[in-house]
Amino acid sequence: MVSSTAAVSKRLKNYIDLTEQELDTLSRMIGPSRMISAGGEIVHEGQSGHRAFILQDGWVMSYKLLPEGARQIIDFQVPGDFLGLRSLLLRTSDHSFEAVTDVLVGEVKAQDMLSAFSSAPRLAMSILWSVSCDEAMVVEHLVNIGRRSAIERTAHFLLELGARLRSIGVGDAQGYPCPLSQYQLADTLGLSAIHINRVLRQLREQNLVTFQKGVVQFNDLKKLTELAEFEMGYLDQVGPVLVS
Amino acid sequence: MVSSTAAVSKRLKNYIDLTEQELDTLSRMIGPSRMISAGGEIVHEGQSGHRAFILQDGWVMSYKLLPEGARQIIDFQVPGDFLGLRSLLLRTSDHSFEAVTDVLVGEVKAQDMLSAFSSAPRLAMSILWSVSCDEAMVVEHLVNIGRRSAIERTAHFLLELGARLRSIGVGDAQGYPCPLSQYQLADTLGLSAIHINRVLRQLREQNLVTFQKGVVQFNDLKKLTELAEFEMGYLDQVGPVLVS
DNA sequence: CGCTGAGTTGACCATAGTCAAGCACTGTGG
DNA sequence: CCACAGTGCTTGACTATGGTCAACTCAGCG
Repeated sequence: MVSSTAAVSKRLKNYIDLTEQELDTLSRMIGPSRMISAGGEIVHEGQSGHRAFILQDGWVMSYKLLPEGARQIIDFQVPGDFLGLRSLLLRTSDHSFEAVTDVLVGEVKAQDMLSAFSSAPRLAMSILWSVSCDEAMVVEHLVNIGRRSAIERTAHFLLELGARLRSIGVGDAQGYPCPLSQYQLADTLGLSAIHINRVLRQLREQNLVTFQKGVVQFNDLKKLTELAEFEMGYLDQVGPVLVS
Repeated sequence: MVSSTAAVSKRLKNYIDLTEQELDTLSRMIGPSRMISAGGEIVHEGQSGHRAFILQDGWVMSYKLLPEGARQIIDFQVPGDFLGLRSLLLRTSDHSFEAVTDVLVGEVKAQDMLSAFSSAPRLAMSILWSVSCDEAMVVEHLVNIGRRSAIERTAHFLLELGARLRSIGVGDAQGYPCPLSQYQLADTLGLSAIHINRVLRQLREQNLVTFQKGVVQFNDLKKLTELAEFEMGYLDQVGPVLVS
């Protein structure tokens, strides 16, 4: 059984090592956990009200739908990530959140977060850092879709996901478990599902990565990284300047 | 001659009507203006240090370069926009800023902004709102590139730009001045410059928009909006919840 | 045992990229 | 004043990347 803060604290520790007391403040900030089953909607079109969530277990995606029915997935959230935090701090573009797998989320009320922030500023800092990484990832996603070919895009995406998961202790240089369907991959990368399938085959046949049956397996990490021009600088950045 | 706050205050007034005193605080927050000529670099790869800029006159673009030399333009800034504010608050993905036209910027030191914030919280709120809009635009940009065809993308972009400019009092339903080259348009929309040229011709021949000689002219705003599925909801949103 | 949904594959088509050439305008130096 | 180089725009011809349609497999499930 996972403690409600296990994933988050692991994630935040990538930025600064929080004290016992700060971790305690963190866990008191999180309200009761709620279970949502795969496919369930968590937030519809950004209407989250005055609360955010911490994802404790499972995968979530944020996406936008176009009038015609096309879907663009903005980002995936993995355990330890915040949901709707940006929309609480900043109010972002209205997008929806949906559970990709069965999911466990802890609710955070704006009020509770504010008081946690004033009693533990280093905690506030590390959470801001986490938001900051999300930001950077959206920009990188834009670059990925705008200026890379289908095969480079896909490679880049699988590598980025791997790096994120490793930061919360999931998977290793060999690979990681990945519950995404090819349709979701397609809507993330701005491609058709059919083409994603072809691209995955190519990657497999060139012995770079294998993504099958819910597992991503790196066959040649070095060549894959070169193909994707992957640089993970934007994932572990130096954190907010203003607050330090 | 433009006062140093003319554009910014016009922009912020779209969110709340600032008082004389708040406008005064705003103008004292802004340091000496600096002139940068077209093509000049303003911030290189996010290394802005502890300061941001307010764009008083001219156009700026933020972009990322890929190792191979490809360029993805993330966003354009027009008068009244902040430069590097997000990277000061949050530290975003490392991208560079370059002047598109000759440009006038006012420097803002982190320290000065903080004290302005504490003496005028409503000002802080409206600036956060402005950051929030930038956010929303990056997400919308992602959707645009990921899920729309070349012609829809281009139409959407020209409409968005028009809406932004109108909010600072530039242009009208007929059109607006636009100093962007077709190369810049291409790198914004994830297309080749040559294809952008073809798309612009199509839009012109179908009597939807004309973009020539630095002027965008809407020929049929209604049909263009339909083609692009343009909804400007994300541009004038309700603003930060937390602070209100 | 027949659904359903995800994944595969092939054939064909269309959108967008590449290459190449030429035009118009501007600013510079002879 | 003219020749020029440079830059941005334009067009055509050809190519290729990725989309669409259709059919089939396979696993899970009532």
